[in-house]
Amino acid sequence: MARVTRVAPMPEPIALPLVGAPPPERRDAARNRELLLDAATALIERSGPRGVTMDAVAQAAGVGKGTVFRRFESREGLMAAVLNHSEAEWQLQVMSGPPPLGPGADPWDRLLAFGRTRLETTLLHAELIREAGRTGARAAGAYSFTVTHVRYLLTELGVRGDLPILATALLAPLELPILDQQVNLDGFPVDRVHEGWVDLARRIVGR
Amino acid sequence: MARVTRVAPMPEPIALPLVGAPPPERRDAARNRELLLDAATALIERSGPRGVTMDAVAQAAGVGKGTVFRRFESREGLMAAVLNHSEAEWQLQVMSGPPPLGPGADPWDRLLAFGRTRLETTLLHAELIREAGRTGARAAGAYSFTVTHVRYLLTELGVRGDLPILATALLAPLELPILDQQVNLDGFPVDRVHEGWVDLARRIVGR
DNA sequence: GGACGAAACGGACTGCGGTCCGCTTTCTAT
DNA sequence: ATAGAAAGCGGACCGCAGTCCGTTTCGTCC
Repeated sequence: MARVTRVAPMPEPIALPLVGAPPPERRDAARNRELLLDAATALIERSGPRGVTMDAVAQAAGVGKGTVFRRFESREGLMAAVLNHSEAEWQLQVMSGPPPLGPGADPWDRLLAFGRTRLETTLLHAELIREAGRTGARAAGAYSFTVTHVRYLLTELGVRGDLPILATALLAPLELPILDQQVNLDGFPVDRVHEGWVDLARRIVGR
Repeated sequence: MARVTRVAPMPEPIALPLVGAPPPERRDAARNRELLLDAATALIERSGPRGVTMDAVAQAAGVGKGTVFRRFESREGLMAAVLNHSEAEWQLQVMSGPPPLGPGADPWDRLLAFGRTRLETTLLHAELIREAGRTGARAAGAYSFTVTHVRYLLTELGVRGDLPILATALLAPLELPILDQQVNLDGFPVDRVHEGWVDLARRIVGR
């Protein structure tokens, strides 16, 4: 897989250590993280998140079990890592993809596109989010990203009030537990839930 | 404890079986459920929900472990049962306590009282709700009760739209995961969160 | 290249949630 | 009162998440 004819090898980019940054990962550690993430993703694809054990992931990655826990803290942590990876693309679409989801469109249209896709994404990754528990859905990355984005859109729309709180309120009905209840237990069609959310957005934004 | 002089024993109330109702519990089963619930409550009080094991509950109740699972399905089920018991009094206040929480006050005032007390209750039982997982917070009883009540208040307030969905949207920010994030991770003061909720209610109701 | 300290590794081990099945208690019909 | 069936009971047992610590690997400094 490596190129055979390498005439003038590119100098490796040197990672200048940022002051205050945590020390970089050792090479074996990094390699194992990759191996584990891949193994976990594959196993999850095959048997669903619930059917995957930590032992299985360790074995599939050709690594000891202790290593899995060292890298990911817990089962939830591992699931959260996989989840993050799955949602990275969506986040990219929001930040720099084509409108109306990405930048360039009217903020209201962006908000609607955001809500629609967020709802779909959450439902799509439902099992994984469930397995990732607290660590996942509202962990550092994913959650604060959505709040920040919605807060920004609300600002653009000229909404007055406590925006961090309002943004959270607008996002809350899109969280898995609520959607789960409405769609899977109450049996509401997804479209109806979505229309309800748009109505909510209208009332909050004041249109 | 029992009265010693019992002259004319009260006739036991006879439980006439309602048609279509599930068969009544056997006496030993009922006794054990009570024992287990009491034991669990006591242990939780002492060590917090996270520190309580099923074995410990079984032992404290003087009962086999299998019995615990027979009665409550799972650890989450047991926690949910304890939680329900804890919240029963609050539900009673809502349904038939003094205004403004109970009936008799203006619906808007009732809604505000509902939100405030709901927020407090959720925060108060946070650990238990967490341990009760899916089974607990949004289990049959507690959750649908709140939705029904809020939907009723919204009706009284003349709100138009898809009320079941709107009610859910109004309740979502009062769910533990969201409150947890705001209060314990973001560090927002409870009062601020509460004011945010009132603002949300205002926008939904249209005041 | 060698040597040394730090970080990472691996897998045996522990504790807990949940299941299973042979035995006991309760209920009902006679 | 008794017998038979159904429901309940208990605790040994299993699988999996998470820990611990002796061993190995990595990076660095001479």
